[in-house]
Amino acid sequence: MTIRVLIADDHKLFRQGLISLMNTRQDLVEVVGEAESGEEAIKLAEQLKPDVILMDIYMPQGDGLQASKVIHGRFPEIAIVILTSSEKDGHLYEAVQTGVSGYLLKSLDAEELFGMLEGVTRGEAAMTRAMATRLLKGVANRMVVEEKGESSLTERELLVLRLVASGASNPEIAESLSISVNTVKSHLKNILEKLQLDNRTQAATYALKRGLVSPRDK
Amino acid sequence: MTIRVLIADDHKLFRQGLISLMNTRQDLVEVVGEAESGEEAIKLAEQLKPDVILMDIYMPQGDGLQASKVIHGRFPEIAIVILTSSEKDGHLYEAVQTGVSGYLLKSLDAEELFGMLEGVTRGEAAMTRAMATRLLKGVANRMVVEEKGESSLTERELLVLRLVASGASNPEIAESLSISVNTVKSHLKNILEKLQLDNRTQAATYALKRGLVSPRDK
DNA sequence: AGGGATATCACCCGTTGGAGTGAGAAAAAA
DNA sequence: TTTTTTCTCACTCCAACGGGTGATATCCCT
Repeated sequence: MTIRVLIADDHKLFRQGLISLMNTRQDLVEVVGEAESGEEAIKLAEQLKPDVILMDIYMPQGDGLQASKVIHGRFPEIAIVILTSSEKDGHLYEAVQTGVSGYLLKSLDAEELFGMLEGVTRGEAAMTRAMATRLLKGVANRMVVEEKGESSLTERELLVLRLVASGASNPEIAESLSISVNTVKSHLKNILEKLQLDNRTQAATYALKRGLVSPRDK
Repeated sequence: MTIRVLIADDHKLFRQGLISLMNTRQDLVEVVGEAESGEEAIKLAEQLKPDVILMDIYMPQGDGLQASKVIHGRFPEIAIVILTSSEKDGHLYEAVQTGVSGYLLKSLDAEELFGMLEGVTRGEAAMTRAMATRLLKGVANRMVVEEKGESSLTERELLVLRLVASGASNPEIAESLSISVNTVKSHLKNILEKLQLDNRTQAATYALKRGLVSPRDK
């Protein structure tokens, strides 16, 4: 019985490369479809019912995480493995929460990929050690966060976060709060650490999505 | 007849300074109240019905622009003058759209401020030449934008904007779109110019507020 | 009295961001 | 067929950002 795989990635070349790679192990896997966007991935997942979906994050028309959430909600039996390119992207936590079965880097070796695919169909999680380590740290952090109730951000940090979300730079925030830029950076550093984010832009969208800030409509 | 002024600024010292300044011209102006937040400003505007509100932008609990919108909606007879500190902040366009009567810098001279206040009560706009110039350029730009239908952003720019809103860095965007970092910067520069924004964080919140991106809930 | 969390700030350092300028190629519109 | 728009990229330059480390003072809690 071969593993039926759906590939979702907007890079045609990457898809083709993967397919030819898969074809070298036709005893093990079979590529049953390709999607160029998140939306297409959802559609094909429904039509093809693959065993595994290899999903990129950045895609036009519905990114991979959103698509993963939808697919996992409707077809929990389909294993979704995120295949991303950047080593340090802050989507790991978001991804595991959407119910994906794995989170791998494109720098992965072909043999490792096959091994992961086998494991995934047996219900194991697909993840490199480095990712797992990051995840554990993150989870530990989150637990601290949650048991503290709400966001665990201090008042001061919330103030800084709101200003970040308003598009203010660190010097502007410093002036607004009458503190030094160093202190602003210190607060922001703690915010990013607590929320497991990579940069101020993610912090801003985080704040908006959670209504920590007044989304001045329009 | 003196001009009744409400001061809304979270910096107590600044408020007090302004008040003592105002008291030197009791023949002209009278400070009838102080607010430390946007919410308080709305409340006091209703209670006191001042002639003019001097409003800061960055404030905890409801920023000045939001408060301005509410107040202008309910009491259009009250003139609102934004008093901000940073020379180059991208809220100018947002501010004028909320119906404020003026947009001044805190670096303003006291005599100029009094002059502006007199003008405002006569229905004139309060604005420095520099601000007016920036505004005109912006309006000209906006008109180009609007007659082009929708956002005037090109496809490529929209793609970049979505990635920016997802919290991706320029190198990450470059890799995702298979173009150079220089090109990403070029696109982003054009985006910021077209939308009259200052930085990528503002671009991200812009995208979120307008639903250009899938706000992955949560 | 001691421990932990908070808020403040300094210094270093490498990377990123954004402004400015210029320019070429291809596609679309005039 | 010109002209304009779009997309691409290079190069410089400086400010801003973010990581890391460490320090001090305050306050709260036990």
